[in-house]
Amino acid sequence: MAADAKVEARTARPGSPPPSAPLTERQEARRRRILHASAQLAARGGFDAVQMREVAESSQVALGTLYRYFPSKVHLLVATMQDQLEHMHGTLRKKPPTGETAAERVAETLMRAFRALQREPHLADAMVRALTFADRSVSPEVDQVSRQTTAIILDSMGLGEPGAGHPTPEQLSAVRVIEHTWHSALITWLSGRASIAQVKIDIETVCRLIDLTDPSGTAER
Amino acid sequence: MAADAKVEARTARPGSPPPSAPLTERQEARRRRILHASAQLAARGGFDAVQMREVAESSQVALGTLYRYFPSKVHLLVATMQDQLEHMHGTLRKKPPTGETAAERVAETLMRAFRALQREPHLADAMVRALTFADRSVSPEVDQVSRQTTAIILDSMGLGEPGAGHPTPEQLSAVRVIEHTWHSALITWLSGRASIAQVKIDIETVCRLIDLTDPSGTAER
DNA sequence: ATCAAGTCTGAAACTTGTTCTAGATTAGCG
DNA sequence: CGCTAATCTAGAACAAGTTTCAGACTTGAT
Repeated sequence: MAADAKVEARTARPGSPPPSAPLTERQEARRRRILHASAQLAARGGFDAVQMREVAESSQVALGTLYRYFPSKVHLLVATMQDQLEHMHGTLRKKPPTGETAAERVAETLMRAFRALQREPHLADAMVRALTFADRSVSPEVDQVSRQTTAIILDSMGLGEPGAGHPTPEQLSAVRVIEHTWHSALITWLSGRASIAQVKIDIETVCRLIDLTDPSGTAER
Repeated sequence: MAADAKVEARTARPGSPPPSAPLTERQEARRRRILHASAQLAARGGFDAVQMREVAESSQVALGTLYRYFPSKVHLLVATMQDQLEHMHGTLRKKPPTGETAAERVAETLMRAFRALQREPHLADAMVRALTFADRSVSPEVDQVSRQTTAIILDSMGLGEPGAGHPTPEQLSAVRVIEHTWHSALITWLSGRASIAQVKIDIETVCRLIDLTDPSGTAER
């Protein structure tokens, strides 16, 4: 078919550099199918249930093609996480947190995200395990996830879009620490070593760091 | 059976419940050999270099036996970490940190541990990856590692042995958050996404939480 | 000394992630 | 339209974790 001719890139290699070349419609559709199958398998069964052969089959793609799009299972799951995170960010944007202080708002946002994850614990398992198991070859993708998470947190602090105040180095470090806590607390919850209540407490605890690093009074509404 | 009377346990199943039954000398020796081989392979090559067949061969044990002692690669590496942590705790005990505040002492202790890990980055990689990748079947062992880490931190705060003050719930939460940060920061460093300096800053940042939760003035020397 | 139960060994088999190959399709282009 | 390069497919092949099995060896008890 002479169809979807134009927009095409001969040398499209979806895997290597992130969006190195624009994809044709069919390629975009394949990519979507793959991510969908991945999320679906992950949602019931977690990390182990995402088997590359099954993903390939259920997204109607040859195994080799799957590997061309996502060079490893971890790459695939991290990409799945990116996908879900975008959703989440969009959702959160619509209903911003209402707390008085920045710390409260961040905690509120993270708890909201946590509740979303609780609805699909297996999916959460697959994504988080992939994220922390990722080695250097996945760094760019993991970094992207990290930036996205940072953006969500800064947003909820009120430092997101307006471009008003640049966050101070102390604040950035606090945000990194919050992310660390967030990931690690999720892991302890997923592996059954911490209760939901404990995760909540830890998140609230770490969020207090924010007020501690507030350069002036910007944390207050 | 009135059997397995004395020191020996006929029914010794090293794997299942942690130290369910005492091991014979030869079993103890096997266990040591295995852990040693594991650490050695990990030290050069990290997680991937610890291949079960190689561990078995280089510890002079059949593959099946290796699996009887450690039911999975992750179990093996987590046990390796327990082993190393004991070392570390012993070493740290000898030279307690000297900082003025509890926060300083904890940060000092963690940075010392971090420096030790930097000497064997591959080993650190293997252990930390195993730890965060562990699923529920490894929970007891991972929990043990966590308790050991908590003990080290409480020790350096000055709440360890004396039995003087029980830590408050807030302090325990702060310690948990510190552990979260510690693990997660290690991961970002190991995967090349954060510099040593950044890890240092994050540790110092999170340790400030301690002074924040100090019930009175006990943090001061 | 002998026995029963439990352990260890060596080797093969199975599983799932990853790689490779030959041939069919598709895309961009003159 | 017809060519060429890239992509996709089906399927075999390979690697490392894990399981399984028959037989040799140990251990503690009779």
